[in-house]
Amino acid sequence: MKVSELAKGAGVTAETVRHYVREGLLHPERHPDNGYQLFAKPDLERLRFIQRARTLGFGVAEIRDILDHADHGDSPCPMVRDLLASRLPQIHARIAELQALAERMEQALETWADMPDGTPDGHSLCRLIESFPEPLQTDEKGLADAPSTKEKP
Amino acid sequence: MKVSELAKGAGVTAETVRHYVREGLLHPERHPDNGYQLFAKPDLERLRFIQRARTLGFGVAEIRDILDHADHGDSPCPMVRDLLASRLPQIHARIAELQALAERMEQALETWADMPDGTPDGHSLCRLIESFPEPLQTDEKGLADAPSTKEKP
DNA sequence: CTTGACCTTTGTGTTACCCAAAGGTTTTAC
DNA sequence: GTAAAACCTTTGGGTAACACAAAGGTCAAG
Repeated sequence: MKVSELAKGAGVTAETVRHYVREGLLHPERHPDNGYQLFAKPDLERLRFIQRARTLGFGVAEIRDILDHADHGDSPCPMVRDLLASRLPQIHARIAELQALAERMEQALETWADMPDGTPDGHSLCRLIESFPEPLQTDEKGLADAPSTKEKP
Repeated sequence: MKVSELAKGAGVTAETVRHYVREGLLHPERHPDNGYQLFAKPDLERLRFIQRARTLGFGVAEIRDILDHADHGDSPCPMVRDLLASRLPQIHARIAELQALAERMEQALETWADMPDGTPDGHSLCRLIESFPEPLQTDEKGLADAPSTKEKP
């Protein structure tokens, strides 16, 4: 199989496959004549394994570790249990953050429903935003969210 | 005020202030002798404004637009309403994704509670993960989550 | 034999910062 | 008075998981 054939087999893009190769999750052979990457059936299973691990929240580097252990005959299962168990509370924390964000946004829209816009006057930049409480001095790392306006053209 | 003084005043790091300057959210003067950045009282208000906007989920580029409008005497409030309203459903979608992820993780841990680890044997890499359903062929963009193991030393 | 489809590598962009290096400046201490 | 501490500057690299464009080689079909 060539790159895009493998990709189609698992429902991912060819770019994703190349990315995994670059990151050392897949180790294709090379066609001696043209340098094309050649994948075998086990690679398709492997890619599907990667997809399952991704949906469980594992990062690419972690999956590489898991695969490396398996390739050396070591059971990666204990690692897998630990990683999952330690990441779960972080996911819950992230959900709580986002819910708090959503509540702030909803409350803002509600509060603003009957507020006039107002023009910047040197004291006020945007009364809507300024009507909001200042963030408390916490040392938490802020929400690393992506305001993505990118769509599929 | 110098950079770190302004930063302390708003409870952020000096690096963050420099970042906002680079991105055009703050426009400090320069001390003619040594080239240091000089901020005035309005800049502190401005920085606090930025913080409020960040806790409402606005991105840095968006806040720059908001501030630019205000600096030109245009009320950014309509833009602010629109941005918030259009982003809110995305946040809810993200929360739903993460909740689904958390459920998969919890179900995995539960299912695995009484499964043996097993050694990789050429058919199986990690029975735990393989015991999971394959991700359906959706064209959704995957969870862009960060498996961050970075702590504060 | 030419087009078009697919392959290669390399480099850039995304988000909001953090951190290190190298070097100038100001403040503090002795 | 001066040396060290503390702070300033710019530049460049790192973070996660790909997407995308460019430049050029390869291959199957008409």
